Amino acid sequence: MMTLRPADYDASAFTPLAVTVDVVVLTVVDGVLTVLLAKRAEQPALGSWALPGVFVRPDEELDAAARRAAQDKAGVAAPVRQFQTFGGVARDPRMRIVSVGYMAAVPGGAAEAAQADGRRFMRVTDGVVRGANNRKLALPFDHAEIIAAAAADLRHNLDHSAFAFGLLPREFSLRELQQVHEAVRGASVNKPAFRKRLLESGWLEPTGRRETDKGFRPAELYTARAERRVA
Amino acid sequence: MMTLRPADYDASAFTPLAVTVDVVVLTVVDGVLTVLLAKRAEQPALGSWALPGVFVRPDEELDAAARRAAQDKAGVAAPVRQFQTFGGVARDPRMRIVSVGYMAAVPGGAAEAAQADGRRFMRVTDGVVRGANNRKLALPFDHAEIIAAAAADLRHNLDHSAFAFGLLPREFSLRELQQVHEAVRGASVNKPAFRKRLLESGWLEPTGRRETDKGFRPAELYTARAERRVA
DNA sequence: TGAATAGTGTCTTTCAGACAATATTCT
DNA sequence: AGAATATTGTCTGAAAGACACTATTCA
Repeated sequence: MMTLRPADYDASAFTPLAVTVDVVVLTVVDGVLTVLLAKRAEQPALGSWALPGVFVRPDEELDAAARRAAQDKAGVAAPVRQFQTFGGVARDPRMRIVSVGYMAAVPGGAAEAAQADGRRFMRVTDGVVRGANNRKLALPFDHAEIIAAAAADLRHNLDHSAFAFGLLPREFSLRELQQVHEAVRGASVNKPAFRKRLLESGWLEPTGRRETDKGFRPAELYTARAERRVA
Repeated sequence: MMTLRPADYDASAFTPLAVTVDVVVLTVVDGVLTVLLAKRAEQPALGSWALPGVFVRPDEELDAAARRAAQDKAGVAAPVRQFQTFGGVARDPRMRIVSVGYMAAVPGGAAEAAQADGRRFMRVTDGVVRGANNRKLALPFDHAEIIAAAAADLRHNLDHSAFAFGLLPREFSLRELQQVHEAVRGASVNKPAFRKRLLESGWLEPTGRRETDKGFRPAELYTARAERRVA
């Protein structure tokens, strides 16, 4: 890469902007969609619950920055997916910051591990984050908007991408898959229709294994195909 | 907005990045999806066909920058829609540039007006730009990828957003609407089913007027509802 | 054997595609 | 009347929802 010499090419001045990535780490706990928030350790909004995010480094891919934010600020190593960029001029009181919005999906079981000092998964219903008292939680910056957009995007693409399978453990039953879909969609779905549709969608690979230690009939376990089966 | 004083807040250094918007201006001409390209007047890739784009100004909203690019570089005043952000470290030879991808939809009739010196609409089939000889056109930077992503996004959201109606004049017939859908999807659709689905979708508002000067039975004209009708 | 859920079958309704008939406007 | 397209109707098959039945495992 060459040195930054804008004057060589563009006479009209341009000003570089601060660029960050914010990561909406989502999971489903007890049938409810939740998002991981971290207590801010810096100004502004020090001490507030907010999305984990980092500044993008000059030689860092956006996806890599998002993974770094997820790992360092949220404690989760999961695939990330870009969904929308937020660039309002006043979204940060310090300066102009353009933030590329990413989401990450982790299994519900990982929620406990990530939930450490200053990190909590909080419920998202109708795209709104709610605290323990079930009241709408006020978030700094435009983080409420970012989370709502992420939830809407996930809902919209639930059937069209492999991403949502990140919300489940590697092997899962159709019941668990249905519960995740219901949590994301915020509505219940018909069991036989759901089973038929998903089994014929080409996303699922039977493992031949079953659940154990359930106290009732164990369900077949499936894994998600990395790429959708053609037929 | 305060002065840029990152040291006050974030001890670890961060480097601001160049941020641009690139606009994929789409229209349908003779049943074919086309994209507006402009001959570059600057280095690098001077003289190449490329997407119109501008640097984002420090106090300019992203949407406003996209409208400015559409107006100044493409000669079209149309609503814009953000679809994806491209930030590969080597996507521009000058320096690290993060580009927020926007698309704009204009009616086919506007194509002639915008097509002036150094501006042309070129066919997009299967997400690939093709020149007059119908061969794949090589584009600088990652503009081929940006256009493919825009086409895919438009196809994906054809039914779910009001944006695609920008491809039509203010009043249009169901035939014209169907032709636009077929051009974007790259496949033909069933006429009665299409009519029923769209008429019941809540997007269309009958005007009571009809086509004129057609030499055959004129079709009813409709307009797009700004917001989808609830029922 | 009972509890509890897995997995499936059936009926009904809705919707899209195929195909074609009827309606309308202009020349 | 003829040309050309708009608009609608009918048939059929695929898919989804409602509901309930059978199957399986463990305690």
